[in-house]
Amino acid sequence: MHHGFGGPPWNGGGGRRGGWFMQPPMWGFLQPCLLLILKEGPKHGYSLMEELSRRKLLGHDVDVGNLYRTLRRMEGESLVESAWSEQDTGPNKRVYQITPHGEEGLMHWVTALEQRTSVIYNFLTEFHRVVDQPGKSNPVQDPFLSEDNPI
Amino acid sequence: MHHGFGGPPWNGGGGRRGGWFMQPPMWGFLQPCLLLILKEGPKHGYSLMEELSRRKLLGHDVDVGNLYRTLRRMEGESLVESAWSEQDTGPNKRVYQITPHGEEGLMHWVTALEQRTSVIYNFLTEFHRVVDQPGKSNPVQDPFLSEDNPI
DNA sequence: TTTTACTATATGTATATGACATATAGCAAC
DNA sequence: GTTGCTATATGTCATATACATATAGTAAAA
Repeated sequence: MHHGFGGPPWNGGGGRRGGWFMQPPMWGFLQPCLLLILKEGPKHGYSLMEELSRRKLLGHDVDVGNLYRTLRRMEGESLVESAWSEQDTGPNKRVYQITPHGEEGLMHWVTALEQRTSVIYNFLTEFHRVVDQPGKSNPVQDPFLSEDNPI
Repeated sequence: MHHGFGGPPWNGGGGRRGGWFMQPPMWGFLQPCLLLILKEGPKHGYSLMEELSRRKLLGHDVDVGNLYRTLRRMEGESLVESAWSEQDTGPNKRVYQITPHGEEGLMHWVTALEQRTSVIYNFLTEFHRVVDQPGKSNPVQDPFLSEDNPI
C-alpha cells in the first residue's frame, strides 16, 4: 500500500530513498559507544569504525563521516584527546584517547541509558495494556466524538 | 569542578542554562507516546499534554510548543486527523484522532523500541564487562601508545 | 479595573545529530 | 591505469528538540 504524503522515513514517508518505516535514529548514541571502546584503550577513527561494526554496538551501520565529525567534536569538548601516529606504510592515523572528563561523560550516559530502559519498558507495558485487551472493542472510529470520550 | 569548554548540555558543557550533564533527548519518542494515548480515544492537544505528564510516559517534562507542532506534522503525514470542537465556554479545541496509518506507525515504533531495548542492554553489558573488572588496572594513560595497544 | 492564573493553540529561532554525498591521499594488486 | 582498501575529512540537507514568545477566552483575586 502506497501513501502519497511525505514525512520522515520512520513514519512511512519514504524520505529520499523511499524506504517505508525505517528505524528512527537513537540520538547521540554514537558518542557513548565511542567512549566505551576508547575506555578499553586508545584507538584511531577507522579502527573505531571497524570495532563498532564488529561488536554491533550501535545497532545499525556506522556513518563514517559522522564518526570522524563526532570524534572532532568530542575532542573540542575535552571528552577525548588525539595525537597523530605516523605510519611507515599507509596513511597516518589520528589516535584518540579518553580523558577523565570523557569517563565522567560515559558514566552519565550509562545512567541515562538505564533510565531510558525503564521509560521504554513503561511505554511497552502501557502499549500492551491498551492493545492486548481480549473482548474489548477498539476505540471509536466514527462518529468523531462520542459519549464514551467526553473531551 | 568547572570545565571551560562548550558543547551540548548532556556533555557537561552547560549550554544556555549551565546545567552539567543533563539527560540527552530521546529522539522522536514524543510521537509514539501521542499515538498510544490517541489509540485509547480522541483527545485534544492540551489534554494530551496533561495525560503525558500524569502517566509520565515521556520520562521528562513536555514541551508544549513541540507537542502542538508534532501533532500538526503527524496530521500532515496522515498519522492523525483533527477537527475543531467548539466550546460553550473557554477557547475551542482541536481534537485529534488516530488513523489506520497512525496505528501502523505505532506498531512499527513498538518494534523499534523493543530492538532499542536490546541494543541498550547490549551496551550496558559491554560497559560492565569493561568497567567491573576486579583486579584489572585501568587502560594506559601515559604513554599515549603502549605495547599493550598495538594500533 | 487591573492583574494574575489557567486553558488552549501556535510560531520563531537556535542547536545538535543523523543521512547521504563527495574530496583527498597513500598504497597494493591486477 | 583502474580498482580496491586504508584513513581522514568536509558539504549539505533533514529532523527533532529547547526555549522563548504570541494570541485569545475565561475566571478569580487584588
